[in-house]
Amino acid sequence: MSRPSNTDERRAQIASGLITVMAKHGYDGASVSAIAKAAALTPGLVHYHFKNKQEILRAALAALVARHERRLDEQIGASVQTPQQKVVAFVDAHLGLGASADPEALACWILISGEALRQPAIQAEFTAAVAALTGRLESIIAAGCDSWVFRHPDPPAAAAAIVAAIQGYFVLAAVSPTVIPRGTALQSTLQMAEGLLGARLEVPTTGARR
Amino acid sequence: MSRPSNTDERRAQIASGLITVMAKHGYDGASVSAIAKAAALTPGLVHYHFKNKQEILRAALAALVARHERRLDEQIGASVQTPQQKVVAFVDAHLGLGASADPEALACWILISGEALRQPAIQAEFTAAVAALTGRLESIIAAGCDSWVFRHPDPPAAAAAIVAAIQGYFVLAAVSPTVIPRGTALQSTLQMAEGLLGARLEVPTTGARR
Amino acid sequence: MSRPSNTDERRAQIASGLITVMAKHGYDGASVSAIAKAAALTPGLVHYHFKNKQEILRAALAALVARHERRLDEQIGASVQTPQQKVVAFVDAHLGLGASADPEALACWILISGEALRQPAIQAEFTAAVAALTGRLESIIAAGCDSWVFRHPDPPAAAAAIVAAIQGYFVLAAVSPTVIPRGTALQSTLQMAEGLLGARLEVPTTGARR
Amino acid sequence: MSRPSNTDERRAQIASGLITVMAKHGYDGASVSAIAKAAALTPGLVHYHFKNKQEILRAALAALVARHERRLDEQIGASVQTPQQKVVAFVDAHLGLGASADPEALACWILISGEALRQPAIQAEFTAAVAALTGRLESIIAAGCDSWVFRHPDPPAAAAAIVAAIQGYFVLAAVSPTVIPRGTALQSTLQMAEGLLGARLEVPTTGARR
DNA sequence: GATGAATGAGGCTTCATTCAT
DNA sequence: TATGAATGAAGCCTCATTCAT
Repeated sequence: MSRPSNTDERRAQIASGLITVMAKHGYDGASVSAIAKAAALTPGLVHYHFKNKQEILRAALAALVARHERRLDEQIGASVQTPQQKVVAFVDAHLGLGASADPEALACWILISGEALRQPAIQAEFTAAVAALTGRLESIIAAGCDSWVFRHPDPPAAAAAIVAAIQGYFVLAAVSPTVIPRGTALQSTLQMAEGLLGARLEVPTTGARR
Repeated sequence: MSRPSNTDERRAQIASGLITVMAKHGYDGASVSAIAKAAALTPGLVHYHFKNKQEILRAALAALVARHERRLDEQIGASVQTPQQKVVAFVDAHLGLGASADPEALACWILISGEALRQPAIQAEFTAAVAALTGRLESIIAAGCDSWVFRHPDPPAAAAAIVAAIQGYFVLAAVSPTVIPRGTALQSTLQMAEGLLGARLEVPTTGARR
Repeated sequence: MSRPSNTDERRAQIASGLITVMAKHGYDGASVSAIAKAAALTPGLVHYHFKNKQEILRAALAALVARHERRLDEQIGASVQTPQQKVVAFVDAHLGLGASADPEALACWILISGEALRQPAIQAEFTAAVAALTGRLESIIAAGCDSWVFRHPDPPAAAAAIVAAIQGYFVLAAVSPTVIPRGTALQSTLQMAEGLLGARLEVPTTGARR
Repeated sequence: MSRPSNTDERRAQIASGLITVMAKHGYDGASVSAIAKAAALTPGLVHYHFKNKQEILRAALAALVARHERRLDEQIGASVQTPQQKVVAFVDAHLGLGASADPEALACWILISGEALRQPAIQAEFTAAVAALTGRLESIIAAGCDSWVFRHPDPPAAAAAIVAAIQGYFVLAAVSPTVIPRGTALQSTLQMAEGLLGARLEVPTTGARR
């Protein structure tokens, strides 16, 4: 008797529209009507599916995070690996070649960090995402310490440091790529991780690196 | 007979007003009249001194950068130091205790990186500022390599890596401070730098560190 | 094979929903979806049962009036009474204690008078309702004049005057209750009616009065 | 050096525009742009002078009240009069011929009473205005009682009753004029006042009465 | 230099109503 | 009957910018 709900698709569509527009014009610059147009919908419908613009941003953030987590699962979780290999895989997943494949997502991530400064709801979700990432890396490091492969008294701190380096490279890569000598991000970050963890970390040789 | 020009003061006043408002409301959220109010001026006067809002942002960025450069000069340039000490001083100037003294500037720095994504003029100045920072660090590192204190084949890459780590810590500290174990930013960054440069870098013992 | 029509219930439900929402948010403030929610229905269904929002208002007004007429029938029509008693019963039915039992209806009555100012259809029904009330009172007064209990050359005018006083008390009671000394509305209105009709009108002693 | 402020005129202009539009379309129906047009201004300017629409309503109410108070001052306050004459003047000022001179104000008064039901700020000002009116009448009545011209144990209640009758006539006159026999409002109200106050009140003979 | 009125565009959001299912 | 998606118009309000004084 009733229509089948297509809300989930629509919400994803709209969140995706926001990401597209926001990457180019910023969050405030992403007008609801532009988002609607990017999603091939009418502005009224956007507010039928979302209470307000911030809710779209939250959905978009959630989508970005989910996509990223999925990607990490694929690259790290699956195969049997040594802690070293896992750390390398973690860093590679962020700074390796494939990472630059989605400049929209990268720009949005940076812009979202800015929005998080003043929208508590966004801050909470951004922080949760970062904490999840850091936690994942921390587990790897802690396991490495347990098996005497790594040596660090404070795995949370070490994980945070590597995540910070990655985040910093994200910003520089997106905003000021010229200051990063081509192809050094992954390599340099692994060198820094070596300094933290006291172990050799080999750059994977799968292909070209930036 | 004409009164002495106070344009420079006024411009500084206005740029400072933007920084104050922007830190709390973002760039788009910083209306010209809010900026004017923060500067104890009227909206009309703002446009007398600045052609448009972007010009205020540029002035604000320039002011932030100038202030930062001055700070670095004081902490690094002055005394005679070893390359190790200079690197430590550089990192300390960014992540040591005093760094958290100006959360407004920190927030604006992050927000400006977002604006730089879509305003070429801002991107250029942001990049110039980062390049200046990186260049300064690169000089130190190159000198250290020359004197066989450091070992790194690519000083620009090493400098960029440390700057990236600092930038990442900035973002995390401002947005998600809970993911950084208290007082580990400086220490961890120096450990990472050791991994890059192959030299011991002692944390200064001047006081509490974050 | 067709299911039994529940249109009448639904319409009553919806009209009742309008009354609830309108009392709190006004007519324009009563969105169709809010009405639907108050009636535990969906917005689409509302327009299945009513052509448009104004029709709901008409139905609500009719319901209010019908309910009121029924109430008057019970309190006046039934028992054998003198004209004086009937007048007292009429006023008591409006300004006695029980009258304040339904603040929603009171608020809607006032709001509807406002809508009547610009919606001819509403004005017509509002006027018809007032005319019915006035007519009922006029009959009582005319009967009293015929039996030499009352003395007034113009029963319609006298009836209108009493109805006006009641209407005015409605507004004040709903909007500015503090200007009416507690418990004086009924008493004062009867005193005024005495002035009009030249007869003693005793306040009923059934209980507390406002 | 600075422009002379014309804010007061502009605000009055805008409030007046609201009254014009609101009388015809109701408060919600009075869009800011319609108000602006009625005031021969642009919508943006309306919000330059008023924080929001409610503030315009408050200003309009204040203007209506002030105008009315001024009118009463002229008709009652000035000349030396007996209490009876003053009561008659008070009622006459409201229900005499001249009263119908401003149907816009009358409609707005009724609409404002509706808005007062849900806008506390409006309720407060509406109530204050009614209280001022009632207070003025109460003083007259109390003086009459002191000089043994009137007899009523509760002047505030008596004043409220007369004000209620006037308010009720306002509503009926504006919404359902057909239920009021032509020219009986003033006369009937005075008769009712006689019932309250126990004194003869002569209708003024200045001209035609409604 | 400085003020504050004025403009016009545009943004977010709400909503009555329609319609496919 | 009933649902809920969809539309398009409009409303309130904000704002960068301009301009007369």
